[in-house]
Amino acid sequence: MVAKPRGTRDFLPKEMARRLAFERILDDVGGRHGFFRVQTPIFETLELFTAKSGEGVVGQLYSFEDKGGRHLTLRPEMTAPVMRMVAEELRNETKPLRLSYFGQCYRYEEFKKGRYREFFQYGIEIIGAPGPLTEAEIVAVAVNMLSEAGVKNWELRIGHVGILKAVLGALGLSTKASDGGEAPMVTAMRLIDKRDTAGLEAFLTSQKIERATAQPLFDIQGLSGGIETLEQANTILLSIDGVDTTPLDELRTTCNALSALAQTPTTMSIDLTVARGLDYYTGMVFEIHVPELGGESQVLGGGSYKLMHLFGLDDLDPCCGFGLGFDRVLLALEAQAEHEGRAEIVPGETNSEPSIAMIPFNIDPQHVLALTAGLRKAGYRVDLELRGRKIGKAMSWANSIGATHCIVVGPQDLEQGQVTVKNLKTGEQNVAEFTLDGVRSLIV
RNA sequence: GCUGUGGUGGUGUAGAGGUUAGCACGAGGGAUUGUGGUUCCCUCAGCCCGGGUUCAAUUCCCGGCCACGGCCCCA
Repeated sequence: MVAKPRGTRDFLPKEMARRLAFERILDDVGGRHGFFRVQTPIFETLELFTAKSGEGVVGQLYSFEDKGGRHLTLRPEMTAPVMRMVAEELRNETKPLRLSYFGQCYRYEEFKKGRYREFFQYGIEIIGAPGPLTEAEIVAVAVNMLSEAGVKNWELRIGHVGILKAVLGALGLSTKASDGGEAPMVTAMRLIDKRDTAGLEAFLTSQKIERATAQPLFDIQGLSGGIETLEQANTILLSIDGVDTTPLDELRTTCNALSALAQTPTTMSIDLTVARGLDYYTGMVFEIHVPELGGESQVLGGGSYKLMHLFGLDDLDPCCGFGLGFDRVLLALEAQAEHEGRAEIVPGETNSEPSIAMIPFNIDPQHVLALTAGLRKAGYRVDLELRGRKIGKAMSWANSIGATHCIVVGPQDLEQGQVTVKNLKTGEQNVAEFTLDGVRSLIV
């Protein structure tokens, strides 16, 4: 038998109901924050991603050449495609744009718990309104989405890459690369992100920066805690000559706005060393983790970034957004539901509406089709018995598909112009007139 | 990229160098030709792939594939 490719998954009806319920919640929360869903192709021109993330990403892409020799790839993420779409088709829309998206992404890497070759990402972006208030809006949506989905015990880490950059700049590190290598500031940021203190010290020495001069940098790096951390950082910054405190002020504004826009997160920590890997982040950056997930605990991450310049739209930068790991949030919800003995994993995943099993018994099924169609048009879920089972098996079938009611129409019913309606929950059974209204009177 | 564990019907499992490979759930049918969620009977369906050791391998060994973990990485 041919099996599904490595790193992919099938979603059976029960799991799909859960996923759809989750997607509905995300869309609902996003909608209430003014976001509109968009959709982009599952494959894109390879260059879109190499332009964003460098040639190095190719190794992790499902890239291919089409029959016309075009270099394409399955999308590994959706921010770049959305930016492309804005540049291509939404230039003249009223700004800012509030866009949301959901779909499959593909990365060629070993798959693990919460990490698949085909995975699902939900995300939002605000384009054309840089600043702390936009950043607060973005984080607020993220917080509200997780809250409404019922996720518990998550941790928000929020920072601002501008703060470290200001410190590094004051220390004299350049953002410009010399002799074709990496810019000194980028190198320093990378070492800080990796928490490689020894490497950072060695690097600073190589840049002829004395340990004492660099002390404030290490002080900043060592900070952690809640909102009060911002004031500690402020004190440190003021001890440095010529440092720009604007980023810190912005982050303070963002945090204050956030506290009004969303319920206080379970755990919120200020972490000024969150650099989120790539250098296109320019302002606030944040990550949300759920510790229950173990090694792959991050469920959401984002921040302010500059990418529109890749499409010649510098004036729209920076934008702000986040990507949510759809599969990981579900894993977290499943783990937490099991821990709490909760049956419903995603709110609203189980349908409590009436569901009718229509059983034509020993008659030509043609007789019940109009009634079936009428009930469906009236909004009921109606499952028609298609195998001509005998009555006992038919009841058993109705029961096992989870019907709340069954309608039996046999020869006697036909003669009397009636239908037999049985409530499968209570066992109560009545006859009704063989009409839409007759049936509806018996189905609550 | 490194590394650990495992692979028996559709699912979950038992088992042994030579077995009619057992059990449970499931699905289909019957007991019951107008009543389900209980019971009884029957049927369906399995040792991941390749190589090696052996008289004999589903069982032991090696490789592959697949699955589940832990690091590294992660737009």
